[in-house]
Amino acid sequence: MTASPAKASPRRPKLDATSMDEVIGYRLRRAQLYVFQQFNERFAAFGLRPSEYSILVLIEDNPGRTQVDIANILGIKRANFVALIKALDERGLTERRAAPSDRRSNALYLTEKGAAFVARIKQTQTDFEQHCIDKLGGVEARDKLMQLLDRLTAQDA
Amino acid sequence: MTASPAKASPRRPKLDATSMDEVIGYRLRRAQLYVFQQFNERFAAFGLRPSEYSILVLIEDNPGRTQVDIANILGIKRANFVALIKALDERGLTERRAAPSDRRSNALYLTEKGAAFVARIKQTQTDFEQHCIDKLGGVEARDKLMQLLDRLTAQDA
DNA sequence: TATTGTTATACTCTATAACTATA
DNA sequence: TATAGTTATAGAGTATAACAATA
Repeated sequence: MTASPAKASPRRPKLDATSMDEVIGYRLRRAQLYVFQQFNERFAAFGLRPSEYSILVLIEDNPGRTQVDIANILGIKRANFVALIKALDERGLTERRAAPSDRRSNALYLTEKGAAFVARIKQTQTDFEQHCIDKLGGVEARDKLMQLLDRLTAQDA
Repeated sequence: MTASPAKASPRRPKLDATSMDEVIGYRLRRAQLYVFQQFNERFAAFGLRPSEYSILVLIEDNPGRTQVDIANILGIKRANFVALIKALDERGLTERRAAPSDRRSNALYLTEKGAAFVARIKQTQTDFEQHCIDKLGGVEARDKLMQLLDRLTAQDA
């Protein structure tokens, strides 16, 4: 409830933003910021940012993979990944074990505590995802959105 | 052409990223980053970032509006807007005139040089937008994407 | 030679507090 | 008192270079 029909002379008439509203990239950015903001609100109680959520989930599904493996698939530089995984380690959620096959790399695992934590945050994420699906108009609309995003990010011919 | 059928034992099997690929927010972020990256490549010759493009276009369509007006609609804090508009001023593209009605604020305008510049960058943007539309599969697909993004960012009930 | 993890560093973007001049 | 523009500052996120250990 923000817009009332006749505000007492706001003396600030609405801007014409149609030129930007028609720009796909701009609209994508606004939508992404809005969704991340809602994610952050729901995950504030866990003290978890989107990047940390994705790291934990990927380690759960791919235990024993190296830091570069996880960093690369998320588009994070390995140099910047160090502080992220270190923080998760210090919270007792993840473990870096020396990999026997290649002693340069660290094999990443969830701790017992980490696995229990991931179970909780995945439930919160499932709830949030359902909220987004409802706003979109159902799973078919969600699938359509995913398809369009796929086409947009397909490598150019 | 990246994936060949049988690479010589890459010894780095693909990660399972399905858990993240099903997350709307994650996919939105990847798509937005990809589109912005392409925007940056096309606008590198102009020395123009996305925020600067949007500021110039909004001033063109809304001459005489204040810094807070333009900053607010773009979701930029007025404190951070200062350096942005100052840089555009110093490039001779925009002007900040003291507003006679309210001497606290600056009325923003394009210079003659700025107007000519905007005409050029809008053409580049139109070309890029058409490229995106083609990848999506046509204007109907584009409209569908916009509709879905609208629903996603609609205020919650 | 090339790669992994790491540190250091820099640059952008974003957020807050506080100041001034106006209203 | 509240707002517009401004400065300073701090925090994220991201990018590159370089090093030691290992391949």
